[in-house]
Amino acid sequence: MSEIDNPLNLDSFLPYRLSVTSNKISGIIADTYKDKFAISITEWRIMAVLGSNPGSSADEVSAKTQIEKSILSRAISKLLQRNLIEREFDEEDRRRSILTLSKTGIAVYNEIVPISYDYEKRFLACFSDEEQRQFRHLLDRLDQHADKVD
Amino acid sequence: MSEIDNPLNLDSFLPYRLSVTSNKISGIIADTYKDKFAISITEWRIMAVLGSNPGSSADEVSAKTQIEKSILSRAISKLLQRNLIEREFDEEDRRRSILTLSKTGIAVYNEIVPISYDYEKRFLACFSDEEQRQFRHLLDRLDQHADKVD
DNA sequence: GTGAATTAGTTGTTGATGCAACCAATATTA
DNA sequence: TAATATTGGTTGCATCAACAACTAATTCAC
Repeated sequence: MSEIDNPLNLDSFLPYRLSVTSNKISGIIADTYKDKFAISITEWRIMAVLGSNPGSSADEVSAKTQIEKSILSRAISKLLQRNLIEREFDEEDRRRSILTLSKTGIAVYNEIVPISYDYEKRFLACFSDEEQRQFRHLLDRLDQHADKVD
Repeated sequence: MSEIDNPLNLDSFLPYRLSVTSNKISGIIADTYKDKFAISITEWRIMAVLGSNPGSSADEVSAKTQIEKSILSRAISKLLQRNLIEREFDEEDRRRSILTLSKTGIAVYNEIVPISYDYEKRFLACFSDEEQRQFRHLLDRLDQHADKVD
């Protein structure tokens, strides 16, 4: 007959748990970015990369953030329209864009950074310092290892 | 002048790292479900819940999986069309649906479960048993705590 | 019991996502 | 140097997710 062989327990299935927790946390932060700055997580990630790596090309941002290039292209258009970033093109290689935060972008960046760190701190408040280290360490290992699976 | 005050390091920003790793893992699994069974992660999660909780209503599935009810409604339609699940309505309360895996659904379920567990095992292969326990424990704590933030 | 409120589920709409096709600039090869 | 391949970026299109408005069944308040 058609019987279930071996049930799957979603509640303890790690990929699922990771996804639910990650989405919960990202969702809370995304709501704040959206409410206060009318900016999406994707847009913020681009700005965050440009904050520490001014002059990056779209491709470099894509490599750093894992944002797919078409999504990136559209997000960059939006950020340009809103004057949060500026774009030039490399004289040596005129395909390559050179992206930087604009003056307004830097101002917004300076507002968002402390809010982000504050969220991180609040989320991690459930851990001791040692547990935080452990969690980060394990997550790093998992992340690196995941690239080798399948 | 417009200077960056305090840069944000995305690479060590936990919500970001969690999201990247989680998406990486979910993406790999999603590709397999899609290629082999033409089923999305959302659809699979519904089937997974019905596997261990036959007779659940859409609302109960939504509560268990965090899937928003409109998305759930459309996913259920698809699963019905493909004869992977069956639906009746409660005689006592005719709004309430009663969802179960169909015979075909059970067969597919029985195929997917071992594949899922195998993926979980492969992802977790970078951890010792003790580290696995730790990671699960910390993730559980973080998840519960996240509900209290903001 | 009638009307308001709640609950279960569906549908409309809008915006985000992801793949593939595409264009233009540069690099490679013959 | 002409033909081809590669690279950086954009656009088209099909799909998916999220929110709000809606319908129908049930419950609550009076």
